[in-house]
Amino acid sequence: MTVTYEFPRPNLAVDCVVFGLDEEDLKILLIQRAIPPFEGRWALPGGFVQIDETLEEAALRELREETGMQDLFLEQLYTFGAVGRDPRERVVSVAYYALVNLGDHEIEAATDARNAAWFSVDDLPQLAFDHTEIVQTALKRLKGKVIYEPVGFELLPRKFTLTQLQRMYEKILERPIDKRNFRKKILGMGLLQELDEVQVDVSHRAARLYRFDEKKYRRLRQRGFNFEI
Amino acid sequence: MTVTYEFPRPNLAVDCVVFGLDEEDLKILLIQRAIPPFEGRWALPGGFVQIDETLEEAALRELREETGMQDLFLEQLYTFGAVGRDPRERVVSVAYYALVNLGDHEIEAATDARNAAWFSVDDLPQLAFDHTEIVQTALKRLKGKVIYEPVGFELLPRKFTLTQLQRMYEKILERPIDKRNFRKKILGMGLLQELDEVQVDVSHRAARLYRFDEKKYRRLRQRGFNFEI
DNA sequence: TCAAAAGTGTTAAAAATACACCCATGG
DNA sequence: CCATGGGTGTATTTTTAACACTTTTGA
Repeated sequence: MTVTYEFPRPNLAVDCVVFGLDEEDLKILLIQRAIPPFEGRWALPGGFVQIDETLEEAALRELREETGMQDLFLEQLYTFGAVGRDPRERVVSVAYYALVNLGDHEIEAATDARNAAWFSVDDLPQLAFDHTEIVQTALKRLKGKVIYEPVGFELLPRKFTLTQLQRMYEKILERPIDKRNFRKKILGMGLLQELDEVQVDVSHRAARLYRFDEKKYRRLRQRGFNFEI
Repeated sequence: MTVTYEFPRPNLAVDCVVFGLDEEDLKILLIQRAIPPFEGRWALPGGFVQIDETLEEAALRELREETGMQDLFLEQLYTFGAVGRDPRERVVSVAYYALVNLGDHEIEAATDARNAAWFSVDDLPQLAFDHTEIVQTALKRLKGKVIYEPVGFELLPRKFTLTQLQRMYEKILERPIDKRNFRKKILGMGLLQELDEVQVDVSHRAARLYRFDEKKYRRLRQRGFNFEI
């Protein structure tokens, strides 16, 4: 490889904000740093970009290495380039955010013995580097995104109830939603397949299960349809 | 500076999509490359990020150096990291987009004798690197942005007519807008100051001039107001 | 039989859309 | 006096918002 200039250059990293949802809360996956700087502090999974991989590949690789997670919705968020954001040296970081279904994605014992855990977004510990800012940016993006694109389904199991769907929106948007209006609107779009199944193991009336119809969504979108909550 | 790892590392650059608007069209500022690769080909203004400047500072510096432009609306767009996007070596580029008022921003003779010129967005020449993709991404972002944030004013002179404002939206959104409904809506937001001035040097009835009330917008936004076209 | 969540329609208010003519000015 | 764009209001349709009770089920 020809290096065309020999000035000192910024290093390039990726960081990932992985969102998950359980009954209580919207959560984020953090790993505990094993080495300085910020040793022992919680941080976003991430690491340096290698010379022969794209940014997205780097993000997926780091997630796999640090948390064992695979096959998730991933989208570029923003690139953070403040000069002093890493106390050791200049590091510019391309942040990604991911959405996973907590049930499908158990955290593996991290291969390098680092601790990984889910934290509620409204009860985060102090984070390393500028990761608090990155998380805030991701939350804002997620909030803006779910209302005009059907990405929220990535946080739910493939089969879900309308109440689960509504709770997801309520958690992300941080506001209550009217049950009847919500059902009218979401069912009216015709993007949910009503299944012949209901919840099991609940101690009350079992709710009907639905599935998001990805194919139908793509078809409608090509004809100018715009999803909107 | 301590370099904590010694693998080959990606280089980091910035590229800028500068939008301008005239009577005819939405335009983009391009510079003609004086050196290989893509010698003679038109490209976005941009260059490598220095070790002691933020990404935004790098973007502003490159714009100043290559086009003489200063004091413009600038926002990060997306980071492009395909492995082969620069044929020489690995370069990851953080793209920005800028909005300027064509009247206020004459292009200076570029300091290093490179050619700079405005091109209509729907009549662009073949571009260097992946710059066509970057421009497409910027157009999409701009289209999405103007409808829920009042950034379009950056493309107009400080004093403008309602027809100029409407044309701006029509050019960006690529659809006709009803004149009466548009005026009703935009004036109804109360964000335009009606001035005691009218157009001069027009060969028909002179239109009233307005100014965007930035302070009022900030005040309203804090109280939960959301701009929307 | 009770507790817990599922499921279901209507009405009123607000917002969006469609639409056409007269006015002022300079050439 | 005419060509050019400036300026203006109403009626209709669509969308959003507010709101409460009955049903099903398992414990």
